[in-house]
Amino acid sequence: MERNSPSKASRWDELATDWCPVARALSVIGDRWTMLIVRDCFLGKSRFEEFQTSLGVTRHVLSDRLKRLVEHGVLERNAYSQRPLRYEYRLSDKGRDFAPALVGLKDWGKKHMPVRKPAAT
Amino acid sequence: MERNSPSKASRWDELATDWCPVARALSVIGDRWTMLIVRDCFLGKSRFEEFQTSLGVTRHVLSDRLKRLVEHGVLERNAYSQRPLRYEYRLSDKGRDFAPALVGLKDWGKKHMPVRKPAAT
DNA sequence: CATCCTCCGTTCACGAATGGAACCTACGCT
DNA sequence: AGCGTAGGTTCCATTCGTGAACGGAGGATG
Repeated sequence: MERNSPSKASRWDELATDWCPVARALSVIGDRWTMLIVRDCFLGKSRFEEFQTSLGVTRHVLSDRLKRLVEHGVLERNAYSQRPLRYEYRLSDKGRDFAPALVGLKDWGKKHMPVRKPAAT
Repeated sequence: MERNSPSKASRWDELATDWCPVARALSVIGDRWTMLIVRDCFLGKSRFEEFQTSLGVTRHVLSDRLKRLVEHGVLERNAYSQRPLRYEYRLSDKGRDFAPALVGLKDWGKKHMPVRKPAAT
C-alpha cells in the first residue's frame, strides 16, 4: 500500500523540486497575488503604486511578491529615475514566456466564470 | 474556513466579480493547492486519500478545497460506493476545459523551472 | 461478537501569512 | 518650510494553514 510516489508530501517549498512542471511553476507564481501582478505587467503596469492601486493588495505583500518575482527572474527591477531613484518592474523573457499560461487562464475564466454583476463582456 | 458562507468580504471573493477573466479564474483556482488538486484529477486521481497522499496537503485544507471546487462546478462529487457511502471527485466539463491553462503552466514550468535535484550529477 | 482497520472527513491549538493603517526616506514643487 | 509623491517598511489584529487527534460508518479478522 505504500505509494512511493516521488511527489509525496510536497510541502510548498518543496514544490520547486517536484517532478511535475506544473508544481514547479506554481512554486513561483502559484500565489494568490503573484499571477495578478504578472497579468498587470502584461497590461503595461510597471510601478509599485500602479500594482498597489490596481490590485488593492497590501503594500507589504506586494513588496514581498515583487521581490520574489525578481529573485526568480520573472521580473526585472530597473531604475527609471536616478535623481529620486525610482524603480520599475518589467517582464523578463521568462516572464513574457508566461503569456500562454495566462491566456489559458483568461480563456477559461472568460468561458466559465462570467461576471455576475452587469451583463457586459 | 467556511467557504460556503454567503459573503466573506475577502479580497478573494472580490476577484470573482473582477473585470478581468484571469482574476475571476483565480478566484476559484488561484489557490496554492487547488490547481494541484485539479492537476491530480487530470492524472486520474479522484479520492480524498489519493489527493491527500499525493499532495501532502492537510486534510482540513483538502476538504475545504474540494468543497470549493465542487461548489464552483469544477469537480463533481459522486458516490462510488453506496454501502460504506464513499464519494469520488471527478472533473466536470468545466474542469476538463481547464486543461489548456494547465498545459500552459506545464510548458512554462518545463522550460523555465528545471528540476534542481540536490544529488544531481 | 469484539476489535481493529479504512475512508472521509471534522475539530483543536498554534504558528505563519495577510490585511489595514501608519510611518519613513528621498526628492520635487511652491 | 511645508506639502505631495513614490516606494517601500513596521506594527498589530485577524485570518489561514498545519499537524495531530478525534469521529463515525462500514468491512475484515480473530
